[in-house]
Amino acid sequence: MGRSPCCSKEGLNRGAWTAQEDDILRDYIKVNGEGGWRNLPKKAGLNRCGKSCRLRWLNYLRPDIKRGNISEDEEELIIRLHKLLGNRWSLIAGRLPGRTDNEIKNYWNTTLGKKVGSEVSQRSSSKKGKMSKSKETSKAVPEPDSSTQPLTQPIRTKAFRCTKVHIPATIHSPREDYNKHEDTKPTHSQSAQQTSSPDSGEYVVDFSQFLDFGSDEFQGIDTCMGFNGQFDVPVTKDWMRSDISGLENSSMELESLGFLLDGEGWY
DNA sequence: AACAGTCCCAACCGCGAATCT
DNA sequence: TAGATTCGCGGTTGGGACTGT
Repeated sequence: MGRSPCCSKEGLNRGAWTAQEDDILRDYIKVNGEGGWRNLPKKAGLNRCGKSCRLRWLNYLRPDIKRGNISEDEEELIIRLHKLLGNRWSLIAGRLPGRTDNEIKNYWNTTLGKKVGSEVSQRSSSKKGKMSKSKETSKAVPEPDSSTQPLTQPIRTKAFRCTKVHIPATIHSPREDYNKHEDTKPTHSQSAQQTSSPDSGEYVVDFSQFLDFGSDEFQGIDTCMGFNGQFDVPVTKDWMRSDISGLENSSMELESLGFLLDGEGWY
């Protein structure tokens, strides 16, 4: 059915990796660097397909991978980013240094999905009074349930260059609330030029000043749904990075997007 | 102790995007 | 510019570990 799997060639190893295979792959990448996955197995002397090698390296062998329990802070960040981005695990992982998209995806599917789902259903049931009892003892994998879906549907786009955000003025902007907290506001957010367009009735936030990026630091935007429509989230090159050195900038940027992430009514 | 059910996570699969020729 | 190739992502699966009976 469909196209043949990439690892279907006879003689290629599949399944769990042995310590010896790990060593071979690690040593090869140490010498030759990442990339060229297609030919890597042949060159390295591994009886695996390139895809399998890449996955093993990215999810397990990379030296900067942080293993072990996900902290409460990380958990909270994942939940917030998931609300904003949906199932874009690689982007979410890019905000959690040392964590892989696969790990976060697994963690969501096994733990957070249930957790968030039950919180949402609790909230909605307390609002609406009686609701059908949630299947607490049902199977782990939650069935597609609108209550577990982000209320703001992310639109999946590729990043492209953009420096402005258009926020419809007809809706209540969380920035109004956000701006009330003058003392907690990140200082660089004050440089964001927020103007309102008299014709369109929109707020226009100039992120090029807001984020203070040089032209090649700024990569583009991701588009997400929010309010009654669509808004764009600026994306820097660091957004895709997973290395630890990007952490400070990452947290800064997150902070600067705090007004998008904070607030119940915002989702 | 043995079995069944559930959980968790590494690995696989297929698709779309990006890049190459 | 079109087709081929390669890469990267998200969804899904398989199987070992754990827990309950």
